[in-house]
Amino acid sequence: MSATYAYPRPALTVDCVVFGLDDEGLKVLCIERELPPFEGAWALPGGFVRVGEALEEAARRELQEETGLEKVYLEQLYTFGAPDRDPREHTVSVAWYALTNIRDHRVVAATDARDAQWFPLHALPELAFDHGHIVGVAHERLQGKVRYRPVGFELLPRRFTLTQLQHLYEVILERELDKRNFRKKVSSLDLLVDTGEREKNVPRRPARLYRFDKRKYRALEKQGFEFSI
Amino acid sequence: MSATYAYPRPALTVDCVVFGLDDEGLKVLCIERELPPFEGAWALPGGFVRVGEALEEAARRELQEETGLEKVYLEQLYTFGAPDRDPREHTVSVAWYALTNIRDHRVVAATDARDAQWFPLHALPELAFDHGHIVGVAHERLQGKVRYRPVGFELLPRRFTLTQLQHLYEVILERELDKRNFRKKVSSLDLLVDTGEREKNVPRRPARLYRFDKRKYRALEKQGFEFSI
DNA sequence: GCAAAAGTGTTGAAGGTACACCCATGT
DNA sequence: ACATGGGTGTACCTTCAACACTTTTGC
Repeated sequence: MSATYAYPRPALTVDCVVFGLDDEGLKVLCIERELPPFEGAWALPGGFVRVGEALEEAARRELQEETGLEKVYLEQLYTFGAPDRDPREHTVSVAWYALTNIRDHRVVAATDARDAQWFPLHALPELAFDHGHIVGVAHERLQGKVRYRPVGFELLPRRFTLTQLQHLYEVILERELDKRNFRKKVSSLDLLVDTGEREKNVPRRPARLYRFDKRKYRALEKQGFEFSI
Repeated sequence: MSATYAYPRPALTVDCVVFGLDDEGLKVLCIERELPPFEGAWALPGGFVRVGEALEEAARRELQEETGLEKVYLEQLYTFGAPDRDPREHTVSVAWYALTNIRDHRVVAATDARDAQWFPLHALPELAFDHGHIVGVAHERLQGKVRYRPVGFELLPRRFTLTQLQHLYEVILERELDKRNFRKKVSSLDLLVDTGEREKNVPRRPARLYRFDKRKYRALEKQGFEFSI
């Protein structure tokens, strides 16, 4: 299993910043490390890239192995390579960020992880390596992305209310939005489908449930349409 | 110099897409490879990351070694890791893109490169590895970036005319812009300084020369100002 | 004086922002 | 009947898009 190379090379890992959303706000999925270094510390799910394995494949594998998550929206974030970011040896990490719906995907700790838990973005524990920094970069990227790409829907259940959608934007962008203007803007995009259904068992007027029309968006996108909120 | 590891690991390289601009349009700097694989083929400047070396450092070193370029604007693009992108073995490449002014920086081939030349973006030779694909991704990124970050100035000489600036945007965005609207927009940003100088030896009315006020931009940026064209 | 690009304003359309009240439902 | 969030329209302002002619210089 060991390998010898003519020149030494840095180790290569992937790490994932998984964002989730609930009524408390944006959350990040962390694992408790079972092995050194940083044994017992919280960290981002991730691990070594295998030879012959594509980077995205490695990221999905590690996510699955360590947290049980599958089929999430995943996008490459940035590659971090400061020589001292891993105390063992020079390790370069290709970081990814994922968006998922907390309620749909149950999280389970496994392989190399004692535990896996959601933490509020703004109340994260101290993280191993430079993972705290990576989370910051991921949040900035999400703030930028969400304005001109319809990625926010990945954080919501398939059917959602306009108020949920607005809260999503407010939480990510960290500012309040005007309800009427928000709805006007969203409805002008004409990318939401009214499912005809409504919320159930709420102590108020039940809101309409919509779904995002991904198919239609894909078609418009090819014609040069630009989503923007 | 050789090294043995408990588990095999992919090789790690950096590659740079260097954009330049002249009257013919956008150009990309390529080198002719002196060593296999793809000996004699054109490729992006780049090479192996050394242990203990930061990624940006590696990119700048390779640029300097293979093309003589220094002190260019450099930004990480994306990391490419398809297992078959290098015929020798699984090699992951952290790609960067650079912007520079063709006339200021003379290009010289060296280390592992027989030659270094600027090619028009839309008349590139067949490139080694997946470098053709990387150039495409870099161009898309540049098109996006140039709209909301003042990176275009990196492609111009320190003093430039408004017409040069407009052509820059037209060439990158691949569409024509209206002269009056463009000038109104630029002047409303209030980030260009009239140097008081003018073009010399042109067979027409000489245009004013401006420079970009980077200092002012940095200050505005900190206050949440968003550049946009 | 001619060729060539520099430089300059106005108008209409669209989109963004600010703002307040009635409605439907569960308890 | 009351509490709670759901749902809706208008007026103003800013920004964007379309569009043509005069000026300055070198030859």
